[in-house]
Amino acid sequence: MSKAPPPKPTDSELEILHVLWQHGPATVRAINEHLSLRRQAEVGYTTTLKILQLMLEKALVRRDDADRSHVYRAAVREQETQGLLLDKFMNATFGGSALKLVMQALGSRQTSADELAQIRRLLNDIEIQNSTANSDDDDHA
Amino acid sequence: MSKAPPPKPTDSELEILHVLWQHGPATVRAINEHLSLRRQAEVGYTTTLKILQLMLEKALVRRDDADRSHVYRAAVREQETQGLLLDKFMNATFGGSALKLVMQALGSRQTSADELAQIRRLLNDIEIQNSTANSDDDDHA
DNA sequence: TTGCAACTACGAATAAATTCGTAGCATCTT
DNA sequence: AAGATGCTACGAATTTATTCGTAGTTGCAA
Repeated sequence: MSKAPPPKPTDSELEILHVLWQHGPATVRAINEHLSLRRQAEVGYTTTLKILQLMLEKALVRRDDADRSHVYRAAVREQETQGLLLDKFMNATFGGSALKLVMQALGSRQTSADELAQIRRLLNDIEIQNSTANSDDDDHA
Repeated sequence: MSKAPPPKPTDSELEILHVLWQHGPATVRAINEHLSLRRQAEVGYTTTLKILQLMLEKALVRRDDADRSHVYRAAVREQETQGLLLDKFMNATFGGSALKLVMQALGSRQTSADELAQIRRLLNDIEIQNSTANSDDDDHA
């Protein structure tokens, strides 16, 4: 009835998705070169090709094979994918507690004043949203 | 010269560490029972045993084998381990940006007012620390 | 003392992810 | 036209994580 939900990308697949998210659709060769830069070592061309073919089967990417050099592009959104991975990681590592995760991320780490300000703004937005979302129940006048 | 840094635990190993962190030192049998509860299925006793033996080699746990039933306990601290895993995850998924990670964790998720308040408190603490740390430079008057 | 129950050690099967070689085909160059 | 170049497809080797069976030992109970 419904199509399968997008599967969780592996580490290598995620790395390729980063390239695609950042640079847009690209050929295998271009992707392979970006990949070789990201890591400090040359990646075999056919390695990249193979991963892309697997990603195609998983529907993580789509491809345009009109030309001889096929062009691949991401088929999943960055935010959604990150959210998916974050959920899993949060459950495995922090018992599902977003609070613990955030505390750890901010606590034992050097965070700039600018970033802190942005997070503060986000907190404000969330609290506003929470209060207006509840207004139907407790503020209905 | 120096001892090896603590290696990154795998998913199963992390699950066992959670049990040990939460309940303290325990026998294989006890750990195995907790593990079988956490998942919804019975875990083979020797499976748990094997993982613990591997963890011992990796120095993720220590054991007291004075009695016939060996007693295992965590050899790595919860916070440090979480920090290690968080770093890796943050790099792989959010390009190393703590900001993006926190935004994603708080943004597309239901967070209680209480949790938001705790985070706000944490932000305050961090900013205080930052300003006192910098006071030699920019607060010298 | 004989046998059962519980425990450890270890080998091995399975599965998933990663890597790359080779083959085959098409396109360009000379 | 012939050969070099570049591309895709595919099989297979390797590595890592996970799982469990089996063997062997120890201690306790009848």
